[in-house]
Amino acid sequence: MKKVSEPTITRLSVYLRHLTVLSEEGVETVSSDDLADRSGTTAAQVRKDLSLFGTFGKRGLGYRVAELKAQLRDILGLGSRWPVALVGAGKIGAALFGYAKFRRQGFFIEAVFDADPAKVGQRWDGVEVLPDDTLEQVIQERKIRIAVLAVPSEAAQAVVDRLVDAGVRGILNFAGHRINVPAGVAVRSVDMALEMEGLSYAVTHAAGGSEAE
Amino acid sequence: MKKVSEPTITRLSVYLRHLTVLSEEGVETVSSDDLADRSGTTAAQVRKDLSLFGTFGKRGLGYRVAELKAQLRDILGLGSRWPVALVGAGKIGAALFGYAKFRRQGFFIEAVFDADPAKVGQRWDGVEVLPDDTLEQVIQERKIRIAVLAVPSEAAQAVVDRLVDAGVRGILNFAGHRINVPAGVAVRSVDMALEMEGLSYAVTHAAGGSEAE
DNA sequence: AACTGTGAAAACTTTCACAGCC
DNA sequence: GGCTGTGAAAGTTTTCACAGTT
Repeated sequence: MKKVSEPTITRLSVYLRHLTVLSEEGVETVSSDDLADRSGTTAAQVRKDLSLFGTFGKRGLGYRVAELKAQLRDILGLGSRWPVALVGAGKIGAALFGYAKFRRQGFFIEAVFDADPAKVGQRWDGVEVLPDDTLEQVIQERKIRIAVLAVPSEAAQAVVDRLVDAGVRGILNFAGHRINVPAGVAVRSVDMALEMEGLSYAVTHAAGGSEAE
Repeated sequence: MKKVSEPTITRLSVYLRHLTVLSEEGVETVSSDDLADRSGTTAAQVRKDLSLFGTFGKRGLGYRVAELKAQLRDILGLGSRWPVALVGAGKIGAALFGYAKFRRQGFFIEAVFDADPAKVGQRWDGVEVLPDDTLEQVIQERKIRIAVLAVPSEAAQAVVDRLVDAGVRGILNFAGHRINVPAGVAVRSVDMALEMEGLSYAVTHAAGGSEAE
């Protein structure tokens, strides 16, 4: 399989989201044009993105919603349940834990870790907050491969190293700090301060240009 | 001024962050090479990014930390305090409200809105949660231009329209739903479900390629 | 007729490489 | 000698445009 860019993958997720809605609405086929409108991109982009993975459409007809949805779920690796570890039981950790959409797409936070003894032992919706030093063991035992990192930024790299050693291969990083990982480990970072500064720039230099999404 | 890409702006924020650390450490000058290493990019990229806004360095010497820091703050529009509105006082709203780094860069959440009467009237660190229907008035009175959107996705677009009408020109969108804004309004979206799916793809198709950030 | 799949073109972003200044 | 600023080259992503299928 060819090299697929990160924006392409993000768009595939967006397509999948709209296909899910369409299928709930009982719509059976959709054109690249329609899917593009809903997803905020162009028909050519939709077709190019999909063509990287196979030929899913029928000329003259469009794409069958149910089929394309199944294909995208498969491509994105959403076919089965992903057990996820959450490291950091602070406010951000709590908000993420409660974020219902994770679960809907098959991501289940099955282990929560924190270094603070006051937090350890709490039960969050049935999931016990575990002490930091059990991290390696629990991740290995439960074969967890994806982790959400919501610790203070000073602690981030040390935790990352331990997560990777224990077998984690994908990290969603909220720590607001660059983290280094070896080849074969994926990181997506969400840095709210950076986003706010981007807005500050845009508002300060507002000249007109719109941006959607 | 030329057109400046979004990745460039994000990198400027990252440079600024490292310059702040350097200046706290008492370092007086920094080379593009050093700044690049710290920021996870290349020296050529640093120089190109900066060159879009002026010539800040000295050949043979590098950049003066204090001066470049001041320039970047100015470019990013961080020279003065930004009053910010938070719409949605749920768990995510609460986590964002408590996010200390916002404040450090000059973003002050001065108004919190929620449609739920049970939340209205609460005081968050001295800031009163206001009823949804006062949104327009308060935003106009306090000249708020940046808002953080943390409402359920169904409500997002309606709130966005009202925010924009009231004068908001930059929106940080946590609603997990595409929003449409007129030209002249900037949006940055944080969609955790999309990021998780990106990780799912990467972990499923793990072949080696690392990604840092 | 409607609409996909895809090579080729255009646009954009990053990297290179070096002249020029400190 | 060390290091910036920048035009040119390379690489990447998006858009165009159309041949080909249903």
